[in-house]
Amino acid sequence: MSRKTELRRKQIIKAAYQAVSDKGYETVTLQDIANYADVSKGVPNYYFQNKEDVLAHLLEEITERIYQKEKAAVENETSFQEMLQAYINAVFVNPEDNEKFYKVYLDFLAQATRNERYRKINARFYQNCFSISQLIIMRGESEGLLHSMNYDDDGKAMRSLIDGYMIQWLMTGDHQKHRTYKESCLKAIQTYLTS
Amino acid sequence: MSRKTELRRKQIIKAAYQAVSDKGYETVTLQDIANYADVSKGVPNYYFQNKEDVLAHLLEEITERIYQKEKAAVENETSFQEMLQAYINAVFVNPEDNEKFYKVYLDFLAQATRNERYRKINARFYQNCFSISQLIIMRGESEGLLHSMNYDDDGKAMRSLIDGYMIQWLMTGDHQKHRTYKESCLKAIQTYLTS
Amino acid sequence: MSRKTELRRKQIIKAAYQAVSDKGYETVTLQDIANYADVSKGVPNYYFQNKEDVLAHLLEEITERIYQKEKAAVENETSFQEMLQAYINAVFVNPEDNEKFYKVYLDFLAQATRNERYRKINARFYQNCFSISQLIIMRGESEGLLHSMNYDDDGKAMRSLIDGYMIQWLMTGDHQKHRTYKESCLKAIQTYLTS
Amino acid sequence: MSRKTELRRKQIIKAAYQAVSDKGYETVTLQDIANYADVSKGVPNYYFQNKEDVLAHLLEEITERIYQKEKAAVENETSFQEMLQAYINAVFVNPEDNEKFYKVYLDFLAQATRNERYRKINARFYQNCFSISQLIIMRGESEGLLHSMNYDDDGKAMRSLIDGYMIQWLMTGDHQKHRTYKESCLKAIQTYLTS
DNA sequence: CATGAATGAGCTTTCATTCAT
DNA sequence: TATGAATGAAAGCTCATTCAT
Repeated sequence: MSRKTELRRKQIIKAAYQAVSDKGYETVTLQDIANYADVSKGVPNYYFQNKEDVLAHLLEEITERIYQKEKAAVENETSFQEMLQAYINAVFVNPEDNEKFYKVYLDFLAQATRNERYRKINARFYQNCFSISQLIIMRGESEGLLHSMNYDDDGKAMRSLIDGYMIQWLMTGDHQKHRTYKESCLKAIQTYLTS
Repeated sequence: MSRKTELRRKQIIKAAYQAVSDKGYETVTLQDIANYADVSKGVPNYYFQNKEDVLAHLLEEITERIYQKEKAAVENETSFQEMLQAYINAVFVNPEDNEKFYKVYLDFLAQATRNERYRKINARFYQNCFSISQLIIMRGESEGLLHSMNYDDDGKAMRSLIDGYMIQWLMTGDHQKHRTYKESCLKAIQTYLTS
Repeated sequence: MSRKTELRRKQIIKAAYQAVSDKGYETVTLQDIANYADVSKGVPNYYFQNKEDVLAHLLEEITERIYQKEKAAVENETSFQEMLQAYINAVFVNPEDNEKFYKVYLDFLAQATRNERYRKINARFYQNCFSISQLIIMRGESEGLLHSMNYDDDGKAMRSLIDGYMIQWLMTGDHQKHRTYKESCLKAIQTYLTS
Repeated sequence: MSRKTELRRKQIIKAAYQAVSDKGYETVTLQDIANYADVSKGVPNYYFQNKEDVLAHLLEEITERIYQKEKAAVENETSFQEMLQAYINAVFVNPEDNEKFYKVYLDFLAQATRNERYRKINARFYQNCFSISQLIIMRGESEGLLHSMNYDDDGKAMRSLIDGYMIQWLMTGDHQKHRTYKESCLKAIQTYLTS
């Protein structure tokens, strides 16, 4: 794939991200995506097989990017508490970005129940998230602050608390409450881990 | 509304439940719903204002029914442990029903980010779920097994763990794993509450 | 046809008149007509063959009634001037009634271009109108005020001036202008006849 | 708008003209229009906002074209009699064209009673027609053949006679009678003007 | 007689996709 | 490469008509 092609695809995926966030997975049209990307109607179909292909690449892109960011944030810290805080900071980054991401991510989760391709992409994302959790938990253990029975279970629990709190926050539709849900989520994870 | 009308509406909503579960919120057509209900194309439109109206009633119906079942299950028990177990039993009732419900529920959550009506229905559902959690927690407190700092926070955490585990299970696409996720979820809640 | 049937049909036609005036010939539904008549949806179909049959009877009814009224008004007078004035008074009776009638009548004229049945009903109406014109003109001749070359031509001209002015007035959408158009129409007819 | 787009729109409007004339304003479908234009179903919606938009452009187009033709015909003549005759020739051009135009025009008049947009287009058409009448009348005055009290009133009367005779002719459904109605109309206008 | 539930044809409109330019 | 005109499938919705009650 040429450099130019690469760029075009990125441009379209970025536009698709904004478009899906604004209009919703099923409601968004290729025309919308083209408009957001400031290209003509035919371009998305030229650089991707079809609409679903654009959206699958979007899901891959955003889950991978989120993972890289969170991983980097956590790896930058040394103590358990700092790592956990850094993780939560990276997850609950700010109301605007979180709303954008979780609107789209929820759309994809809903689709994934009936779409193998999306389910696979999400499975990889889950694995990546679990690996971050494990990093934090292992550090907590080495500091003697906690004792995990099962990294996998704890990863699932942490993922549940993060997704669950984020969805509940999203449903309030209130950006002001972002800080509160973030703090509650952190506290819940701490409570769970250091029991 | 006459008794017969009532029945017809129930029938259509039931058909819509199966149809949405099979095809997805946006993909399902009124024709699908009519087919599943074994009635003609015009009937859903006769008994409801439009497609969205059918689906909003579906969301109301399923969230209310789930709540009533879970509440009844919990109220039937006396000890904290039994109540919690009964709750989890009612939530993780069996792979088939859980898949059906959560496929549809996830669809609605995804829609709710852009639809006030759905968001309101979901807010009521959340409140109802929180009230069940509170019932269980208060019993745990009276038994001296735990000490809640904040019923609201604990309700959110329990909801997060339940939704989170259920979504993760759904994403495996594996009915066999239902039992494992159920047990993990129960353990996570216990860990969280009795810390 | 029984007395009751007769009444029901009148009731439906009256409702249809109002309904068509409000909604338009093609836009009006049998449900509308039933609503206006305060009967159930099935009634119009019970008393008439189908929708077109209702509307054809409506056209017959309103053209016949208008003719009878105008004829009576003219026959009540003795001089040419009084007869003409009475005719115009009966035609331009008031803004509300004229709007109602001409909205519906225009709808039927438009339909009549493609509907033999309506065209026939309108042909009878024209004949009736011409007979009124003839009555007036003959009186004018016997008073020595005018000299018709051809009753038929003059009838057509009078009909043209009445329909034309009425349509132009209707297009203004202004009830205030009713009086002006009425006077202009009268003057135009006088000018035409007494040339 | 590109030249090609312009042409396509003209093509669709022309097809719509024939289609409406054949089937009627409300009865005609976008499919009909597409068929008459020998394009696919989606094309009319591609070039116009919706069905009403197509039809409004049609009304604008045909009223403007008729006006331009009539104006040109009148301006080509020098004497009052010639101008009037040219006008009537341009109005009563031939049975086929007149039937086509007046079928459609009557449809629009009927719609206009409930549609502001159409009413405005027709109001402009009326103004244009009045301006032609004025041209003729002023010439008649300068030749000393007649004396108008009020250009506006005379314009309305001429319009009434033209529309009225045309409608009456249309209702006969008889192309043979076209010549007779044309002559009668001309005579009626002459009688009216030179009284 | 009267009701209104039910049917299904038929409409407008949207939009992914194709393809000539 | 890029465009956007064109296609036509498929959707939601309306409503005349039928008919069991």
